[in-house]
Amino acid sequence: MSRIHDVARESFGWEELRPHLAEAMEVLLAGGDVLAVMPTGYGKSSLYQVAGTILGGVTIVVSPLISLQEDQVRALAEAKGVRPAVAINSSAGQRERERDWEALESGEAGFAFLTPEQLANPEVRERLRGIHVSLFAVDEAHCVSSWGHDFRPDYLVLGDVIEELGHPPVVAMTATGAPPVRAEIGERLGLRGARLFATGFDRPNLRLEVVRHEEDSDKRTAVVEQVRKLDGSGLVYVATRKDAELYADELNGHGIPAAAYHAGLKRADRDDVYERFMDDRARVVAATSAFGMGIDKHDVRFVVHASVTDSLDSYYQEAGRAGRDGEPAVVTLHYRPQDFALTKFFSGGGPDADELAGVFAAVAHRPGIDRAALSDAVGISVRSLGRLLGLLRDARVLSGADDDLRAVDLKPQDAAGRAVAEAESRQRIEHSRAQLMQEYAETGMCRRQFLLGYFGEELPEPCGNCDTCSSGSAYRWAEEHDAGIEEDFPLAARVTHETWGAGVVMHTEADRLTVFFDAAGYKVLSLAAVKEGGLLEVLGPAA
DNA sequence: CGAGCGTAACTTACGTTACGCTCGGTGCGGTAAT
Repeated sequence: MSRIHDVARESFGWEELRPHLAEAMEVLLAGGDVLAVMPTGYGKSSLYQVAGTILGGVTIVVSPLISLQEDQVRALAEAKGVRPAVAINSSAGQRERERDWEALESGEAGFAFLTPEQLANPEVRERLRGIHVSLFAVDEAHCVSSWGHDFRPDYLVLGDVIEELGHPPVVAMTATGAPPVRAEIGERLGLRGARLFATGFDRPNLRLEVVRHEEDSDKRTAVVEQVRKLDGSGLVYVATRKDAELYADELNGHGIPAAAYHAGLKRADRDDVYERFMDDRARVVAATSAFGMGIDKHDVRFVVHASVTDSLDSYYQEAGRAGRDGEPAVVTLHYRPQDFALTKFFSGGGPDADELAGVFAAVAHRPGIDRAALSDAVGISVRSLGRLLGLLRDARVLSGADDDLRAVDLKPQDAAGRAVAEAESRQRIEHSRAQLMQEYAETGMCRRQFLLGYFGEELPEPCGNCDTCSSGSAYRWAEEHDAGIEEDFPLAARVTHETWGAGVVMHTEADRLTVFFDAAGYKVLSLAAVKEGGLLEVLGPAA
């Protein structure tokens, strides 16, 4: 323990470590796995920086964005007496890349930042086997859950990589994640008995508001009017690139220095918007979800959503960019019920059963095939293949690493059928996450109680700093629903339902409970109906 | 799934309504064209 504090102070200049950090480092030093759920700016990076320094060898850090990797490499370069870090990604040329590998192999460099895509590359993995990896860190670990399924399927190979490296201590770090997300991170990474260190999610200085609209034009007017009245820096989150441009133009027309931000902009323009936001030349940024990770501006006074997000996890992450300085900030969701159409569209259609069958048949035909050869054999790009392989693996009809794929003994059509069922289950879960976002928007109870409940925290009294508290609805709601603590279905209890299968009690209110079913996602059940109909059977407390 | 656009149809000549089409978010990595 004293060594932890010495390194933290002498190398990184931290006189004191925030609660849980030193304890989490101790777990890592003892060889255990850690899941750290802590807010941005808390000092999560210190976990791998300090533990990695003490452990020696090489610390692998998986990070989703090259720009984040660059920031981290710089931070380590400023530390005293700590071996430098290298970032291995496509932005470096051949020579630089080779030099970085040699630095890792010689022990000159102590940290390697990699994207999941790099870790899916067999050559990279081969080379990693020649290095003593003493710690494996996964930054922004919620990406395993939110991006692994479709957008960046290589997130799903991390578990295999960890095993290949002999399962060094693993630390997964994220600022967000309701309990099902945490469970998925642990599962996907193959964490072993991971210790969970979670700081609270409550941000009392954020005023929570929701405004429902019927007409699109009314919503647009309301968003602009609200922003015009607010002072200080702010974000307007929108669903499409076009809307980002429209809102930025409109606000500029009202004399508010605003800029649009989305992934359709050129790299230089994106950087420019970010810098203008940071030094207050752009007071407001209208952005898609592209404006997110890595933003560390403390005095954001408002985050206004002009549309819903795909889940409350995403919503609270975006909204939580307000008020990091602890001063009052406003967080408002403007929405229309129809807005959910877009999130449903984004959650994607079903996969092609013929493609799945083709992939499966090719693997069955040539056991041990690698992903590149498979791509040639079936005529599907390596990247689309990632998603299909993920589904086939989850349906347990395919196994093995990407350079050694194996199929179970099944007809291709049947194997594809199972994978399709798996995809449908995922889609149900996605829809249920959107559904809970809607429940939040439409609840009469205290918004904060609802939100914290979603993240597995209990707030005993209405918060007094949200719209339902101000209107009195939260207090009426609390009175009407005041029936004490639910004893039959305690929080985190493992339950089973006739049609939805196994699940976990996520949230209990007096007259209803929210259960996350493994295959069907979130369901809100009436307690009376559950009790009268005997709908749920308690299997026992969750692990 | 639904917004927004263009075209066709209807009705009676400019305007309205109906229908069909297209598009919609996150980043990596590698390749091709300057």
